Amino acid sequence: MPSADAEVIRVMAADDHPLFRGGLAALVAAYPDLKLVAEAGNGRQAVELFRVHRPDVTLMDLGMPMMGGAEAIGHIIGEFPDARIIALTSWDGDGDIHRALDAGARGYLLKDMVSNEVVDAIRAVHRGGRVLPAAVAQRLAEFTPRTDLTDRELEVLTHLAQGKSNKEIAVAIGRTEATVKVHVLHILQKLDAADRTDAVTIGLKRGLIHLP
Amino acid sequence: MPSADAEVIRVMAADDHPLFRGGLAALVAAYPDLKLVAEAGNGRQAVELFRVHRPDVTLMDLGMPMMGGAEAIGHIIGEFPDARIIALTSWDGDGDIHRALDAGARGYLLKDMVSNEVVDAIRAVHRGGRVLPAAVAQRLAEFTPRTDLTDRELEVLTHLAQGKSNKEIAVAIGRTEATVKVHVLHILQKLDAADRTDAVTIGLKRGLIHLP
DNA sequence: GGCAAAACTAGCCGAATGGTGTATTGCCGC
DNA sequence: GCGGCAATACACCATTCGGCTAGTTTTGCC
Repeated sequence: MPSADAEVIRVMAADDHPLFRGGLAALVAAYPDLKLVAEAGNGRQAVELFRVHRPDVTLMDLGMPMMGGAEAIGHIIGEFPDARIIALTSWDGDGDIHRALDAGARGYLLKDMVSNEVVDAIRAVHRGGRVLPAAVAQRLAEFTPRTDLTDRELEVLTHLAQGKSNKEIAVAIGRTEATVKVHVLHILQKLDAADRTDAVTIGLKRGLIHLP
Repeated sequence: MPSADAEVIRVMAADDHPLFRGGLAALVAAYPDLKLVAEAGNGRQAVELFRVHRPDVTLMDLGMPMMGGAEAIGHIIGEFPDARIIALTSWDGDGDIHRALDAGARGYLLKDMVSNEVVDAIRAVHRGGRVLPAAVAQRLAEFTPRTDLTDRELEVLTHLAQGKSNKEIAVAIGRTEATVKVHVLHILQKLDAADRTDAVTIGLKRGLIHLP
């Protein structure tokens, strides 16, 4: 593994927006200790290209088509536990951050950050550190203690977002309407929502669910 | 106006993501007939910089802080009716496209487009043309005939998105609950929504409203 | 001025929703 | 084993919501 202690950090960028990848490419090109070795347009491609290129640091956008960024991180970490991946996204709530970090991301950057911060993060993660900028940590702190919905509740929430009634949800998940009502009630309590509509918008704001 | 028939197209980029602006800058720099003369990080700044630099073509992201892209377009067109502006955003529904085009945008590009299409669009708009790529037009066609909510209905929909009950909305807008119920009913019918929750997610998907 | 659309008000009804209580089953950690 | 939690299920209640009809006022446009 000649790149382990080399002076050049080999970087991969995964984002579904070509122009944004271009921005990253231009950024990386401006620093002699960084080198962009691969670009992926979706999660599946990111996994494949990681196998081929084994980049030192990967910048991974969440919310890509085909395979989400968090899922792709999980796949890569599963194969290469030492992979150093930085999740990079606009603020879509604490849910996405938790998913990315739980999947094994070593850092989390927001897209509205300036070039300097991104480069520093790449170098820090390459040295083995973890990166969670103050701006992210602060926003993350707004949602402590972390409220986790169970898988079932998350499933019900996605159905809620589609405007289904309790009865329709019951049919969809093969359970009684009474059971669905309990799940909905728990969702409202956990998210501190006034009603089901509020629960859906809160879930969207916090990145627990996403619009199809 | 010496730039009217000049060979170099002076471009301004407005986007709240520095990295994305970097991508546009790198793109523009790669073509000798294009020159980036200004970068704005929000709508207000875009208006101010337009006054100073009078770019030939402006690439305007929607959904920026401080002042939205559509609003900024309206301001600029109000002062400079001949301004050539291309709205540039990820797909947030037909509502955003209509708002941008109604405000005076000459084109609408999606952020997942490749460099070539962006450059072609800049040149086409500079020549006085309008740009609406097939991919956009096709998605736009899914929502024909265009369904417009009245201002009042839009206002009610934003309150719905906050999880308010009809009674609370009535207090908020200073009307009777009975009136609110009628508005809600009209919203459901126009958006073909099953219930208020469905109406909110449809409104979000179509860009009629946005999460705060 | 006149017309049409939008906005507003009102009352009614059945269905859905939010909330509470109780209870059973299975799983995990201590 | 025991407690705790998730998931399931049922019963009951008051409130809200969706849907409808019918009417008046306001607004904008020709």
